[in-house]
Amino acid sequence: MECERSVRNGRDIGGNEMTLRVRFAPSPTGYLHIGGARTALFDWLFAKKNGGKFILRIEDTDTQRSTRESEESIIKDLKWCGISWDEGPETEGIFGPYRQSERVSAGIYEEYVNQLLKSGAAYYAIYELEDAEKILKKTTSKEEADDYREKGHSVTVNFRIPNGKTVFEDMAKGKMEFDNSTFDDLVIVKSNGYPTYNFAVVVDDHLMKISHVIRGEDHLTNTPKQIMIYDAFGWEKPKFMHIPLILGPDRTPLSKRHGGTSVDYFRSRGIIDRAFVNYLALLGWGVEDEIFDPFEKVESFDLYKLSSKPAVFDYAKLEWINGQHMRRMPIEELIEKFKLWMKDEYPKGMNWFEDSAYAEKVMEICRQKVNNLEALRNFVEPFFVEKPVPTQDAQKILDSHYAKSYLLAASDAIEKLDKWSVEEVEKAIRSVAASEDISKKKFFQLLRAALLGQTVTPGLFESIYVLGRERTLARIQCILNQRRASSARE
RNA sequence: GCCCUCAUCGUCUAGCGGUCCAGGACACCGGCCUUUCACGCCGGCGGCUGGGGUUCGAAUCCCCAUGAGGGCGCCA
Repeated sequence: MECERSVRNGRDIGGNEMTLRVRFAPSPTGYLHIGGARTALFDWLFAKKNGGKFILRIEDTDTQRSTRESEESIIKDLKWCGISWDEGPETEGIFGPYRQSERVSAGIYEEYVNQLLKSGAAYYAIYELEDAEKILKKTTSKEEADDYREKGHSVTVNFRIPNGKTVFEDMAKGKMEFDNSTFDDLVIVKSNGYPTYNFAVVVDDHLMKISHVIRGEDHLTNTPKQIMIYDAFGWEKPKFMHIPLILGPDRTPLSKRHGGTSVDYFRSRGIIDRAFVNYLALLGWGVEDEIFDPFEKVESFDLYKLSSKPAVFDYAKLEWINGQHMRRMPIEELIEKFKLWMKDEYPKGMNWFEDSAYAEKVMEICRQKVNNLEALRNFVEPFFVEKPVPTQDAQKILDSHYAKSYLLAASDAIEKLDKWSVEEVEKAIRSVAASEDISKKKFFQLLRAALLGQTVTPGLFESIYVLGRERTLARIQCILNQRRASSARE
């Protein structure tokens, strides 16, 4: 592929050294959406693979909807994904500022607007007083426009769509051809003086020396408009690539109806960052081994292999991938991720990890059976609390007439054990079950309820082993005492 | 309405004219393991949107239809 070759060479047509520059340009009007995160990921991977730079630019020219909180949350989510930028807010760089609102204040767009006005590529559109939708007059005279403005008319600067066709090569779709007559003149400066999206992207991408614009397919038909602006200036154009959108299970655009759509939603539900980007990368990308860390696969990453059809977001598969990561990653790393998550979602459990050796053992046996941090927390919790609060099912078992004698027997066997290992615990517990008049299943469930307050737990013998003799005995004793207390009251 | 894009199992995909009566993964179903729930292992179900061409030969190339997605803002 032509464009790929020139990228690999890292030279422009004239043979000069050039750096590949890719940008992600979110507008801070909400949370970082899965689709945005995926685009950012691909932008990042593409830049890094080709030894280029990844730039973050905040497109906040919508003064009504842009908020600083939104920008901050987008930045936070991007960082959580593991995506960092070479230039952008916070890091800055020589092409800054990287917030369009600041570029407006700096007067960056003005001279370019004037240039188009002067060349006749753009004109002032003056609207009727009664109907601000209806153009009263077009003019290129600044004085005239100002006059009307003073009289209360709203005035915009519009770009005149030239005759002919606009053609460009999309890196994914190939040759794209648009008949210019299908477009209306477009507003490039709003009546409040702010540039519009289609205009601001062009001057910023040009000024920031962006070489590749890789973005969602929703921008495909914006591209010819932008190209016309590039041409009006006589600027060199970046390469364009449009990647398919993400849909919900019913093939409509992924929305809140389908469940969470924000990066933060998945974070808070207990999806691990690496698993999340793993899934995002996988969506539309065919690979041999599906479990990987995209950041470690930069070299083998190939944007050209990306599927060209919109992909349905599959929550179930994300969960599976997450579970795989949880089981495969070093336990210390899982613990780190888990603690980070707990800090936000369950701060009262932060003291669980004081005994780190114990915590590690607990996590090791629990991670085998769950696919997200939330479920892990439920599994792990009874190991750390002083006295687990029994679930309804567990309470029913503890209240049964047979509980006391069998608990006593179990306690007795555990007390007598001289070697503390999973095998020994298992042997002892099994022999009690065999000698007593109770089914294994019932007996094991009773122990689960007594020790962990739940009927669904990690392996029983492992659990007992990890809890340790003291804790095990104490917990059984505690249940026994409770029973005594309640029967005494009756 | 007009313009653009896309089209393989339920979902994500492999396939780029013969090696495909279409391969993998998730989900689903069944079995094994088994103390619960899972994990894990084994097996099964399941697809080339339709119609025309091109060709000795088409999932693969071309046309049309259909369907899906996007766009047509002083939103980005």
